[in-house]
Amino acid sequence: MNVKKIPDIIIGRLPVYLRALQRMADNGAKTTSSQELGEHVGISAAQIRKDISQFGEFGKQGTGYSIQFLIDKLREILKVDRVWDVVLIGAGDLGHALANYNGFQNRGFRVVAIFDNDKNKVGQKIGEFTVEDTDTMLERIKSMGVKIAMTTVPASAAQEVADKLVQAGVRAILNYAPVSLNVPENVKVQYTDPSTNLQRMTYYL
Amino acid sequence: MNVKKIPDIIIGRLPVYLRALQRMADNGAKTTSSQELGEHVGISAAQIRKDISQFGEFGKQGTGYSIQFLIDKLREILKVDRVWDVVLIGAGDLGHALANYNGFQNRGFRVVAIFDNDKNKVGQKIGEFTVEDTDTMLERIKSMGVKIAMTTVPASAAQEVADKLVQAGVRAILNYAPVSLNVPENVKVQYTDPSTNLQRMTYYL
DNA sequence: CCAGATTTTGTACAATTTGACACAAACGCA
DNA sequence: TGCGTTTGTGTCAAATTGTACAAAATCTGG
Repeated sequence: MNVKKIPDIIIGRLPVYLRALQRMADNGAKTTSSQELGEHVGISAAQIRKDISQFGEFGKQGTGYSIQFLIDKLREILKVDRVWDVVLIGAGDLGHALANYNGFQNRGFRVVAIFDNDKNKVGQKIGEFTVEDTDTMLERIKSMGVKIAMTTVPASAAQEVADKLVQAGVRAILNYAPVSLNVPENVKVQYTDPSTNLQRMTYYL
Repeated sequence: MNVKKIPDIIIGRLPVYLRALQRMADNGAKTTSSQELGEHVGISAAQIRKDISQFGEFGKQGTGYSIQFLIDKLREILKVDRVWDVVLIGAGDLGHALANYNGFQNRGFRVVAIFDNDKNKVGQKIGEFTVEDTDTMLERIKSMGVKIAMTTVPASAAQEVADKLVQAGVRAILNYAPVSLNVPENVKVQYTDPSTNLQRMTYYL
């Protein structure tokens, strides 16, 4: 047993580190320290060192971390050292925004299909994609072997869509609808609905 | 001292409870239990009881919680028993999606203005809004007294925009750009970038 | 209408998880 | 070589979650 169980909370911070490191690399930096990285992401240096050290000794005393090396390691750990196919359900405004989003490039993701149940939208072009019918979704996802989905459907349809996605073999759902989804334990869901996020802040105003 | 310091992590769960409760209310339910609510949101019943009891004794043994009463209380606690004005910076696809989003209604928020620095977009209509120039943003926000902003600008512009928002008196920022923002301690930021959210899940695939 | 069974809350206490602190060891540099 | 920097980690403190149960309310069956 070489690998101990890594807490979710640490995994959740890694993408933040990765994002900051990639930004540093874009700016031409070669090395950084836990101190500097911490200032960028608003997390204590000690915490960052401990998080990273869960996976190996990637730094060097006196010098810090090689940015490129750490990026490579984090991408490997998070399994984004490859490109994941992602399907998008819901061709509304938000669906359009995600379809055209260029931030997936170089971050390990690629949208491969868009579905909607509105017959008026089916067949429409969004960028290079043609909106497909949700009736054919299950088969299409299965045959493509896609494991990741993003849902931008109305709250009322979200659970039904999620059920279908799970049935099709999807294992990770990024849910933009304002509802909690009921899924099996081996399926991960991330929620990201604007109202909920705003409500997390108003308490402090 | 009647009110003890409530941990952030509890505050973060309240909007989730609220969302589920509002959904139950829409479906005509009158009461619920910590058990039932927990099943809906995927959190243990004990945890929910403990969270809620931080603010008072809102339930009744043997019966559970009155849904409407709990909604009212949570809205009050989260300060969404009113309507907050929100400004939107960035009139791209995502900006359009948020401007047209109807999930803010009944959740305590209302978009009141949209800004962009692209002179081609300034003056454009988005729904009932006219895109305004970021040059006039600082004054406009100040005069309207807006405290909440959503940013859908490119990563490269996000920090600069955030600085201006802080200067204009904004105290809460929902940031869709894939960068960590550096803001004073009294300003809250919530991050919500698709790639980062997806990367939080790939580890488990 | 009532007594016992059932439900469900709120909380005391225990266990676990998470974060802060401190420092020896390693490295670079002058 | 000696000094300043920075990592990785052991130890401790704090925060968070889980468990269990008394008390309160409702329900049920006669």
